[in-house]
Amino acid sequence: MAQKVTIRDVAKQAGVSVASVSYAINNVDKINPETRTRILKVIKELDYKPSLMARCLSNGNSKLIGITLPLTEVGDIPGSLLKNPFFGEFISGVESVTRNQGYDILFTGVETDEQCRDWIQRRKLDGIIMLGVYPKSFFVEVKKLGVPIVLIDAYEDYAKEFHRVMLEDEAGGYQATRYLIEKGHEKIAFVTGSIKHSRLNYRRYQGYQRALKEAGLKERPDDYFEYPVSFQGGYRAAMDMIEKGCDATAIFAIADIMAIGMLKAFRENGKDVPGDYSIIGFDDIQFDEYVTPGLTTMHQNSMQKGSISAEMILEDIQHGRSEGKTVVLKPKLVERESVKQL
Amino acid sequence: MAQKVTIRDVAKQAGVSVASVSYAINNVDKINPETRTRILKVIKELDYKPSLMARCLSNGNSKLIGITLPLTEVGDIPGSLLKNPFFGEFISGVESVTRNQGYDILFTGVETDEQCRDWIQRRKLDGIIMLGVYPKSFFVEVKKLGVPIVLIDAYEDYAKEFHRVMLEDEAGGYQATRYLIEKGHEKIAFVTGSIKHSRLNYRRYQGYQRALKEAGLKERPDDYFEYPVSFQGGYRAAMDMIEKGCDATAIFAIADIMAIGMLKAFRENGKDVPGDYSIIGFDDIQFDEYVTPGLTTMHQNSMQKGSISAEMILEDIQHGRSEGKTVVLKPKLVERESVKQL
DNA sequence: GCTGTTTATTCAAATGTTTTATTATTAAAT
DNA sequence: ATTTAATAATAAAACATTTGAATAAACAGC
Repeated sequence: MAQKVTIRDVAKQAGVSVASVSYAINNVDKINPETRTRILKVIKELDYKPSLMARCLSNGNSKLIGITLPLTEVGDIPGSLLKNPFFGEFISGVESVTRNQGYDILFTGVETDEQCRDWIQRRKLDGIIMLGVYPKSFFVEVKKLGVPIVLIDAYEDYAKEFHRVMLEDEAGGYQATRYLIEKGHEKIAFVTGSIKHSRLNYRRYQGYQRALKEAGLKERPDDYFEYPVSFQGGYRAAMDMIEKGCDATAIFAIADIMAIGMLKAFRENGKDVPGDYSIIGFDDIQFDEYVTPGLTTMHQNSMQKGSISAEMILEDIQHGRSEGKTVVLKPKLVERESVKQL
Repeated sequence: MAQKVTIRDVAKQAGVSVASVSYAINNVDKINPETRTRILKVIKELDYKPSLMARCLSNGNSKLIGITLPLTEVGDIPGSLLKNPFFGEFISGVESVTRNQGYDILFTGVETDEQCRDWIQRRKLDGIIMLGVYPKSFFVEVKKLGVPIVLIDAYEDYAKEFHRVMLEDEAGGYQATRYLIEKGHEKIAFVTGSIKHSRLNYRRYQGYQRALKEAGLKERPDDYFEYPVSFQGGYRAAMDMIEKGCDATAIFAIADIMAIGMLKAFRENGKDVPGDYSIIGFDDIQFDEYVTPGLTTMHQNSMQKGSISAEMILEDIQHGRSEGKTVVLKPKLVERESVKQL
């Protein structure tokens, strides 16, 4: 149970007090450089490693940052947090900046705010980064804990009290649709996850609508397909399209994983992309360029999203919390082969 | 700094000692059921959450499980831990079993054993699951800490002292190659990551060799391509093949991500799969069925690998460590469209 | 030689739990 | 009534660190 070698052992061995050892480790300038190096030598000899647990208890810093992932959003693959490659990339981004600062990251799927608050408090998280769609009350409850928070892709107005990093999703949706229009398409299907529950999806939808309207095109209800944001969801959307004999010539899918799922359905049913349907996706996940045809999409840098979030959290942790800052990234069109000129 | 509401506050409010509160929380039967429910009520009222840090300090259990990922193996995408979808699936598997037991999981990329031991000790990890290829000394050093360990895909003999979960890689390699031979192929290229540093790759290679030999086929040096295990690596391998005018009719790639990278190179260079080259991969990642042509591969259940590892670790943590147990999973052929009959 | 200041070191309290040993209470057995 | 045994509750030590306050030593200025 007990730790093999503690600060006490080091103190005894070096013939100083535990306080001095603590000062030596933490670079406090209350100590004579000579004794300091002596202590450091003993530390090395004894292979002493300070306990982060004890440290946390004493000074309140757990050096732990939490990431919450949506548990329900993906819908058709329960229990599997990391199947959407976006999350993996995001987490990698976070990790890349926290790791040199001595922080570890913890993640979990979360459903209720109670569950989330519970987690933060028990683990004494120094900060938390929240992905996923939750009701208003959720963030407010969590905020009461006074722990630095960064919200990802949160659009609600009250979110101005929070730090946020997000994407110009409306503009992205607009650009994607606009691109299809410029390529001569007039009947453009829209494939999405829930628009009611996800602000993010909704904003991309708004962009879609704006581009249509601006070009004098009517939004056709039969062009709207709502399915879970997953490969399977996209697959089912495409099957639905085929069955209904949708006569759109182009498709805007709000997530690449959906677009890729569609590609498979089309291939299986003898529909050519971009021959029969042009498709544009959103996100630019790593796989887009390995799929056939290469998926044209709106690029967002997920790793960067992660690293920026990490920097914001760290800033707050180290220099006290500032008022809600927001970073909004711009999506960028990446042309591959899934869209053709009409 | 200090926790808002502690066990002391609960004790005071309920008019009992802190010990009683502790007993109440931990279901120790030293307490009168009535007082217990009274205490529980107070806990709810005050929204008290026990500190896992303090708990750890006292009883030595951090309720934290570490996962180490190889930092160098992937080679061409440094700093990005989770780009290989295998890891995401594996971690999801671990998480799915640990989460209901109150454990959180921590992961990190790790290069030296010193770094790894450091991590375990500072964080007081209750157990550690190790992925990736390391020199012998590594595991031995880590083992000295006395923390439960599970090794993933470790083949070394000394590993019998450790718990391991692994795959019948040699058999998998054999089956894959055998399948190609049965389809009439006699010139079969082998695409792999380092065979010297990765025991896993090596065993798949052995299977390849065995199948060849058994069928009376000669292994041709020009059919061997070694590149990093990544999309890019596969891409480069394929370009290399094309440049050298390799006349193999089929390819066995030891990882799907390499196979998929190859698909892209072939597509870009007007080579048809399976027309010009038949390809079989290994792993069966989620993307295989969305790629064109659908990738025939040797399936391994990565999530299951994760969940089994988690169960082994938990078993050790809760009931003391037993002698090195090994679970070996069997790969299974999944036929899609990337291999044709010659 | 005295005072005041800087520098180095130590003491001891505080952090939030669990758990061992101890005491108090009640019930059962003599 | 008195001891025995079981049950409930408590006090206090232990866990490994940080940190504010206290102390000691060295040293400068007068």
